[in-house]
Amino acid sequence: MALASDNPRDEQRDVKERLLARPAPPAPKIACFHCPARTSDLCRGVADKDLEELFASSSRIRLKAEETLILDGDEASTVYNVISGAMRLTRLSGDGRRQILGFLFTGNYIGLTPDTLYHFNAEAVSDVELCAFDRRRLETLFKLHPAMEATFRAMAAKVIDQTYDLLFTLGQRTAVERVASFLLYLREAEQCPGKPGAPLHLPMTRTDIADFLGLTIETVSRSFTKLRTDKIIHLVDAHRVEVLRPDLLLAAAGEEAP
Amino acid sequence: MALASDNPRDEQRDVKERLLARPAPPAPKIACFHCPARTSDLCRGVADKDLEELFASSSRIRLKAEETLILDGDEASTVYNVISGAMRLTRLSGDGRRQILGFLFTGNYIGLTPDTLYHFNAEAVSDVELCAFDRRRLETLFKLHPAMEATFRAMAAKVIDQTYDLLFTLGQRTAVERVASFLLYLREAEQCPGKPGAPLHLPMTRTDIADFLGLTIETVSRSFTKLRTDKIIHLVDAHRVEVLRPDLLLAAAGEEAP
DNA sequence: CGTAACCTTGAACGACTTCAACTCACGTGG
DNA sequence: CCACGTGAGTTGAAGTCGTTCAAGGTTACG
Repeated sequence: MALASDNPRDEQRDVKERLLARPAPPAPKIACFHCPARTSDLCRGVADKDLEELFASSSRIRLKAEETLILDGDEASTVYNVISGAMRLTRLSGDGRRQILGFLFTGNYIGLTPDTLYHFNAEAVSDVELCAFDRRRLETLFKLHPAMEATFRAMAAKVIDQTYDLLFTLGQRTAVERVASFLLYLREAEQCPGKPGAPLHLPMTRTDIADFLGLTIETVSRSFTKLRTDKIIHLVDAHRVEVLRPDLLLAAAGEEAP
Repeated sequence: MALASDNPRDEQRDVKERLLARPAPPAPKIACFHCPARTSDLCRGVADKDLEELFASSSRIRLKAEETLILDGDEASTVYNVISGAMRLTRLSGDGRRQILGFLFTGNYIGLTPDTLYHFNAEAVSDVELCAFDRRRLETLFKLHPAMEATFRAMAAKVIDQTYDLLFTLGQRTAVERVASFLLYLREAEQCPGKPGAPLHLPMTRTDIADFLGLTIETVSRSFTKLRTDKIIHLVDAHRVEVLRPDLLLAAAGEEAP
């Protein structure tokens, strides 16, 4: 990886500036109509007739895998909606430890915090396409569209609920339970729950999963193996998991009696 | 403890109904003026002249230690502000495991969730005095008082920040680090940071601390002992801790190099 | 004064980590 | 085209930290 600057913060900011400066790519008049995130989260509450307004206040940006979008302490002036790919929210300590606070997929949003600053980093797990909104304009939009406001509340509630779930997982569950919980979390968080038989896609590395669950990569790997030898999942490869027995997975997560 | 019903949920709800039904105790015309929570969190944004309005929409309630205020799944129709005492927010699993999501002290609020339901339990750690607001009325008040809205945002941001801190603690820190972090958390969360030399009051039991930090009570106790033998704290008794060396406590929490 | 609840301490155990070796997929360049 | 190097993932063996089990101590209250 070529380093243009010896200050990682500056370097990352350069990436961000460059991406934000780039005008929206040549897109259909109103891209929102065909946006994969049209029916989810941020935009769901907007009526078709208001899409133009929403589109006008947005701009598309792209990130390559591992690029940084937000640094802890940045001013929270922009709200992002994930159109495709996966992002991660992280918090770091001085001595290099990292906790992943959550993953974000198509339709999830980043940055609608009540604070004026972000208190986490946001990085791309895979190549990512985002829709960026000016926060003030978006909040004005909320006031104009009660349905959007309601949708936002539901989204925020879901985020809080997921965060509490993760707290419970980190505080109370064993390694295998954590990994099982993680797979259930992914099943819910990843967009298409349409295909029940389709294997689950894990865009993140074992290191990401470990830093999310408060484990080491070795323990994560061993837990996957345990679930595999128990015939609860099938590991197509390291990034594709087929859930063979959802009921047993639930039990393995400590959610129910087997 | 006398059981009026064999269903704990009903029993607890009875407590709640009774307390909510009780009219505000004989108080000065506008109790808010002398409320210990006047200058913190929910009410800080209200100008003196608007206090009457705020007071009119509120009612005082009291809880004894260990009484339940909110059950997971209850309708989120009321917002509470802690006037005195300590509360805890918890999440339970079917098999009896418990994670404490946070503690609440004077000036902290409970229940301003974006959802229509609560997704946690709220219980009194000590005897507690609360101020109850109808949520809809409070939200209307927010719209009328921009300063209140701003204050609410700051409060919500603090809660999220603390929750992320706890996530990091549970995922990344060792036992002693967790307990040290807990003491730092208490120092910040408990109202009066005015007296730097005064011992910290821990109203909760070791079991509460353990369920907050994802440890057992034995490990919590051993960690306190470790901090004591290292001359970082002085254990006046089980519920009073004097921080002798704030710098070393910070280092013990893994926040900085010693 | 006795009981019970809470806290502390000790010893043995077990779960997860650490350290290390090995496999596999992929990409690069000889 | 294959050798080589690299990075990610898996697996094994040893070690460590926190848990479990057990006992003793302290405090509060009837």
